[in-house]
Amino acid sequence: MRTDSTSHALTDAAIAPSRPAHLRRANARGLLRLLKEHNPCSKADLVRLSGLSAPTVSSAVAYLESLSLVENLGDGESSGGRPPEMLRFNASHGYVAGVDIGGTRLRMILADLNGRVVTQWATQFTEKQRSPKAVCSLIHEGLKVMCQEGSTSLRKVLHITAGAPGITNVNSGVVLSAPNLYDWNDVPLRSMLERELGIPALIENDTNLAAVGEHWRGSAEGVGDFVFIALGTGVGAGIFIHGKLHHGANWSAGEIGYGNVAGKPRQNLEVHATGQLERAIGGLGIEAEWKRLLERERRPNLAGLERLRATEVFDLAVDGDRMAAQVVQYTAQILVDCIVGMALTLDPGVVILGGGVGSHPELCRVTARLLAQNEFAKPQLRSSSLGPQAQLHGAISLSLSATEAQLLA
Amino acid sequence: MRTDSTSHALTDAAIAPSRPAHLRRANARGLLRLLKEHNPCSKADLVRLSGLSAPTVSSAVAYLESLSLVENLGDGESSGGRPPEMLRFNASHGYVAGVDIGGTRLRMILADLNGRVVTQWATQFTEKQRSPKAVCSLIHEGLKVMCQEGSTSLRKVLHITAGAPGITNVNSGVVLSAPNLYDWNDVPLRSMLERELGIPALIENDTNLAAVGEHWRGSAEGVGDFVFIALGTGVGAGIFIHGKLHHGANWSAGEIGYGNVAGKPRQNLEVHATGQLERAIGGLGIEAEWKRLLERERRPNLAGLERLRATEVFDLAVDGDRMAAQVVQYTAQILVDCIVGMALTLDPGVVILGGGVGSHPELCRVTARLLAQNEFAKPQLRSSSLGPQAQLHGAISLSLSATEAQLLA
DNA sequence: TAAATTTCTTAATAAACTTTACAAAGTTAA
DNA sequence: TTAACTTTGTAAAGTTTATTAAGAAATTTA
Repeated sequence: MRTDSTSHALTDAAIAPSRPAHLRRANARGLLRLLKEHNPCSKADLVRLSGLSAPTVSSAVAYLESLSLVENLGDGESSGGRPPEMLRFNASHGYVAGVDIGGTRLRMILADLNGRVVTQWATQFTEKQRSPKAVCSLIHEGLKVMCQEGSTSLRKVLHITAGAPGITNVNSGVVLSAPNLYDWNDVPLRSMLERELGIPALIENDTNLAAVGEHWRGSAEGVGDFVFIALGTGVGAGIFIHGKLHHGANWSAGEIGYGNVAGKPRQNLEVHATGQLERAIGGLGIEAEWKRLLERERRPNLAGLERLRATEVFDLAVDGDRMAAQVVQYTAQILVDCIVGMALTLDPGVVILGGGVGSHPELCRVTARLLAQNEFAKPQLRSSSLGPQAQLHGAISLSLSATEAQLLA
Repeated sequence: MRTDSTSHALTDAAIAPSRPAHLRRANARGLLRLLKEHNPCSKADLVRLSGLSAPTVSSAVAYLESLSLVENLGDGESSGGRPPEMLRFNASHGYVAGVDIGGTRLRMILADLNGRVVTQWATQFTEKQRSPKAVCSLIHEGLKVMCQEGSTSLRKVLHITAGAPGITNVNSGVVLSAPNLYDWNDVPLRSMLERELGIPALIENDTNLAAVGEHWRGSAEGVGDFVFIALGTGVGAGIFIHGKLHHGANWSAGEIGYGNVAGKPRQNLEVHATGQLERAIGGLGIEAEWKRLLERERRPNLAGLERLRATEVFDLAVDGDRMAAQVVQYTAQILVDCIVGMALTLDPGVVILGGGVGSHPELCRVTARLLAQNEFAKPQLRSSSLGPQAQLHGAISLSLSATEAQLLA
């Protein structure tokens, strides 16, 4: 029956603060959230918005000002009486950073606490820089450059989120496997970053980050249940359920690249093989289908037709090329099968197509047309609005959430 | 900027009670929860468990006793000092009921606030009783009978949950469509029940209820992410994510019966047709496959072999019948394809096979064997432990949660 | 210039929790 | 048998937080 005196079951509960002091913090948190949503506004506004009494709001705001989380902008415009003191969330109180570790390059972004982008930075990997350790120093370097460009200091960077193209255990901060990267396995990236940078860090799967980005300020704004499908070199999905990422029991939710493709023989799933769906409609798969058609019809290889990238084939389809249109049709049909399968399971309201190949307008158009032929299991199909920036914005979003929880803990 | 004075943005927030009075309620709720988990126990125990001070616990318990939610059992055993006053959650303070509206019969269950089953009741539908209105009166009748048998009164029944074999909008309380029932469409079942019984009600899809049941006191106890597959006349799934049911944007998450089956031609989804997966491995589909094999091998129709039900065919397979084993293999293979598809999307830790056909041990055995051939996307496969009772227990579970929230609102 | 309006603060009051002190009812051991 | 010790529970006093009520400050309106 005896429990550790520092851990209280009540306070651990979902909604069960137990002590008066908790009220103060909860109110401060709530007021800060309201201020962010109605930035800038006056104390009187906060009184109306929160339902709390004026003195309570006053003292909470004083507390937030003492933490430099809130600034007093001075008098605003009177509406027939004493002019209000306008308050603003101090977005420069700190900064957050996002990282996208890609197959060939590293991209980074720095944003203030409002999520406003301050600077970006990118670099190509050299052969030597591909080890986890080297990547960490490279990130350190990039962060320093961005801080300088943004006229701030590393000390003011409060959190960083890094995305990797592989299966990541967000809790332990370990990249479990990233074959499409440099075959990272069980890399404790979070702790490495935290040691290198001295900043709390978070790691995530890159497709999941893109989904977060689209949810935050992209095509899925305000949509709690959706699936983001990333179609590029690889094929994967980021799944949002009830406004939050769904990771699954082994951090591998959304690994749809291994799914079966209708018409192709069933196959057991092996760890070190490329998945069937990925082979079919990953970038290489699409290009292979294009070459197959070219050869079948013995078309002359004008202007290097044989070496076109997937998106270039799609562009040809827009220009009216019949054979390229067939490739689009082929891709869209397989994609629709995949979407229908997920829709029957999850019933998402929205499906977003993203990734280098997936966000091509022609593919979206044809996919939507095919999907509409069903009488149900047809979620709204949208194209990614953040494009290749989605991951970075998602990283910022996660860092902002983590910071928010941390600032008034 | 002006907001309605009765709605406070802060109090609507996830974790943001704002007033001292909220503390009282939150603490009372928390203490009641702790008492339920350590039933019976003393105030001193609650002090240790909650981390609250003794006077606070005393006054909260007094409050709970005044509501008759807690009983004082008198002195317990001393552990070297003044003997503790033992407290017990008063499970007879009220009761909750569950209903399963099936294709041919109505089943009901009555339980106390601890979830202990008091009585059950069931009846076959007659032709006339199939209208929503008639079903409601039948439920009323059943409830009265159960109250009598349980020596309680209808007034003490605090909540009821009803499950229907169709797509249900839990928020609005409307059965959107239940073709396998009596072609109910847009039936406002919840409000009908509430008017008929004078009790707050909840409605749900029956497969979802079964999933809740297995999660509460069945094969998925303690598992937050799992999929319950119901294989019977129909084929459907109940999906648990992060400890809660997942409904999807149109209340049709888990309607996997319409899924494609590998090797069969792709098909568009139509509302009034049976789904491809359901045609393949629903009860009728399995029986059809059995007949097909019988005919192909021109086997003499001994002992009415042609009229065997799916489960009877599976029984034959256990007895060593080669052809029946083929049917099991056929079913299991399609089931595995379906499970793998869901596993790649959701990565559930556990998949539970249930329903009249799905819970057959032989099917589970073969399915598990096939599933194990994959190197990943192989969730733990379990068989339903509540069997046909799963729905009813799930209904009780939902009613208990609803009641808990209601008792100390 | 006075009245009205809006914003914000100060002072008094109420609610809820905690600490401290102590009473009640047992066990243990000289 | 009795005194010391333990454990449980309550009462009183004090602390923290929020509220209401009153009023001060700064502006617009008449």
